[in-house]
Amino acid sequence: MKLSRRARYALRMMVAIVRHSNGSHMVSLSQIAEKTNLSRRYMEQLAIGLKNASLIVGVSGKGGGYMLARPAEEINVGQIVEAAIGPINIVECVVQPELCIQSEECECRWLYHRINQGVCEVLNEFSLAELATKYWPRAIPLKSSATARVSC
Amino acid sequence: MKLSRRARYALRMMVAIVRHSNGSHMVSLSQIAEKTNLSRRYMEQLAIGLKNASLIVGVSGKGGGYMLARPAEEINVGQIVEAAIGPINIVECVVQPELCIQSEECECRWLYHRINQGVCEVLNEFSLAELATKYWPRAIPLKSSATARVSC
DNA sequence: CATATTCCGATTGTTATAGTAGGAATATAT
DNA sequence: ATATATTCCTACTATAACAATCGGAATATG
Repeated sequence: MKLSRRARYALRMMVAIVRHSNGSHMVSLSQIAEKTNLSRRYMEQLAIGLKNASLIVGVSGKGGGYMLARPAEEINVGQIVEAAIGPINIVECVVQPELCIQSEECECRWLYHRINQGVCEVLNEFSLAELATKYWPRAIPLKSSATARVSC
Repeated sequence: MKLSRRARYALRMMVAIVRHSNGSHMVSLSQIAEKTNLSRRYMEQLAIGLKNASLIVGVSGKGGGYMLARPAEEINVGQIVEAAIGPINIVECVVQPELCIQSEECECRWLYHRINQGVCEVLNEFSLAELATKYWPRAIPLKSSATARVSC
């Protein structure tokens, strides 16, 4: 029940794009890589997904880069996550019940459907604009970097 | 963003226990295995987790088996899922912010926290009793078994 | 004492994901 | 023109999480 790194990186990238391209100028992945500590090569893959989902616009060539396809207020978190990892389905049978091995009646499917709905609702509750401005400083201070293995 | 098979099997198992032990008699995993088409050996592992979470009571020896530790109305889906796969945390930093590689301020953590909360709320919304009685027949009829790869 | 069960740990196999890499296509600036 | 900086596309490899198997100990009953 994890939100994949791919999805989290996509969110971080989008936040970086918003913050960097004040309004409308292009930001290259090299620039974003510096700010976010993410590998440029890996971000390229994510960027393609985000572009195919029409969340960002890419321009090749020198001086090129990416910018939002529409205002950050009109992009919500769910769209970013789905662009990164595909449609939200916590169990395959939510989307494709015909795949299920079980007998005609499955006692749990309605529950999975409901959970899935809940996840989608939360994701669509927030816009990229909110994500880019809000902060939630960690309560607990940093410990030694040896224990820090997770990147959010 | 998947609900692991482990969690789903635990739910199926619990439903089977409720339906089979009308009230208070023991049900063995062999019996449940027949009804659910799950491997007995695999269910043993799940049962131990459910037992440690005080959701079921186990009795060894001939004639032994499992039964609910309390009425199905007082067990909710979230408890079963957590017994199976551990605490719900869609990103590690939700529970252990000190693990995070990122700088002191993480723009997304509040969002992850909120999503996590949403998932927990949905899970705790339903009881095992509801799960055991409700049905949601699939709208789409079964196709050839060749395509059926997923067990819910 | 035979049998049916829970209970425990170790191991193996499988799959999804993370991450790397090469290089083509595109456009700009000098 | 040519060098350069970028997006864009595809394939491959490594790793970690998870599913599933297995052997056998402990426990209790008839």
